[in-house]
Amino acid sequence: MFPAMRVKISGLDPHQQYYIAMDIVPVDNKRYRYVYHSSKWMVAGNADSPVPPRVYIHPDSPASGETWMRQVISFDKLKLTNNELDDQGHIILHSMHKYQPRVHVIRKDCGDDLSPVKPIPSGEGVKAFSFPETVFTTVTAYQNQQITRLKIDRNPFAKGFRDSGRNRMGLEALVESYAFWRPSLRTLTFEDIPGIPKQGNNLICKRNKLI
Amino acid sequence: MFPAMRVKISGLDPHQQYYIAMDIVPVDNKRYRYVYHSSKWMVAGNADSPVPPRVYIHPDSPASGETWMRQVISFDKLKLTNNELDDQGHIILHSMHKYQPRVHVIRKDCGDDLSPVKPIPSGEGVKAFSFPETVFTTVTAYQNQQITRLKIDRNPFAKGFRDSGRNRMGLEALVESYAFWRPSLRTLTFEDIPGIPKQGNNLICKRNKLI
DNA sequence: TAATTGGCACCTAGGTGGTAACAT
DNA sequence: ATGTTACCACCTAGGTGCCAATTA
Repeated sequence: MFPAMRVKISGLDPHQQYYIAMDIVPVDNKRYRYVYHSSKWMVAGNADSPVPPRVYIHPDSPASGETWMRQVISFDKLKLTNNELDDQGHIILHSMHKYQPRVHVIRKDCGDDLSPVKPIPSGEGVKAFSFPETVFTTVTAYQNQQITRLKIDRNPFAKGFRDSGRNRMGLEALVESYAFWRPSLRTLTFEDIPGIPKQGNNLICKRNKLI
Repeated sequence: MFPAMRVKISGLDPHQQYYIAMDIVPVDNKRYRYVYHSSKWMVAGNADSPVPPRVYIHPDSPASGETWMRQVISFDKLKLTNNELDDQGHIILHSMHKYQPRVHVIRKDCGDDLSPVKPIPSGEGVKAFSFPETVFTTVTAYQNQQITRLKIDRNPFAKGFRDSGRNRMGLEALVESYAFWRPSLRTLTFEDIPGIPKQGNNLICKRNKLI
């Protein structure tokens, strides 16, 4: 998933151990199609049947609150797939659906049975955070030239496809309109429910069998 | 350092947390030179003045005894240098000296002030293990064509220098004579002092400013 | 003379979008 | 007609020995 989700956390007990994890849940019960002439995603029927739920446990887990709060927490190793039989531990999603990533902060004593293939426990000592501006639509091929340009211009691994110099015009405005691309980080505060919903921006993810 | 040190550990308390670390200590107070016609390392004076001691803390630290015992513990990220002013946290050694790597198993409560630039604490809850067959001589350029061949034939990153096919004769015997290259792992048992000294084999390490 | 350094070509390992072929 | 896949060239990032130049 590019760009990767990145967060900062405050309000943890420095000496308490925590797991941090991410899962990705459907935004609604719909399947979408992209209408080129209006540049919009439109409902195209009901969602496909549910897929096995998966959890990405941040590889630094478990770690102390002090450790988590000292660094920017990046989920750049999280992988997506549309293969329901995946055995690589990747998060399984349907293509052409809308999804919401969620960050989970789990006190160690509540997360010792945490597993990539089991739902995240709930209750005291477990908090979930959703940032509405990170909602995205899954695809296997980009539907929109602006998204392709953003991907190419922002991802170091796509440098080989960059337009050298010309055609740069309009990029800044484009970045502005997709909130997730802004360099700012969201900050989670463990004791509060964060994030007054802002205007949702769709972020499109794709990769091969990975969506 | 190639080949990397790899160990298995048994006898830990599965539910206890441990740090695992490595340091590298001088074998003697001598400096060496390689005598080509006799294919031997000879004493060439007294050792250079001591360098700042450094510790490599295994990146999986701290972890439970269960975790440590389940896996082969590899030190393949450990780096050496001959630069006494190094600021990358590498282990500092003199070239043309003999060294002994040591593996340290440190109960978490005894290692919370562990640092790459501080000596390893000693006492109850800390055990050190040395394997005499891993003694090596530091160089900045190989002194011996057999060593060069071993390095090239065994290291995936040196594939570009391999002799395709011919000249393979004699490699197996060469591997045999350098104990450290054998695929076997040494097993540490936490409660025992391991390793009846075997015939020492010199393993030669080099890399640029890294020795 | 012997030891060391820095730049190089050559690898491993893996993350990109493009594109043609394939599937639905 | 649309969505998906497999393979490709092109990158990033970093670990090798080689070799010519430099240093002591």
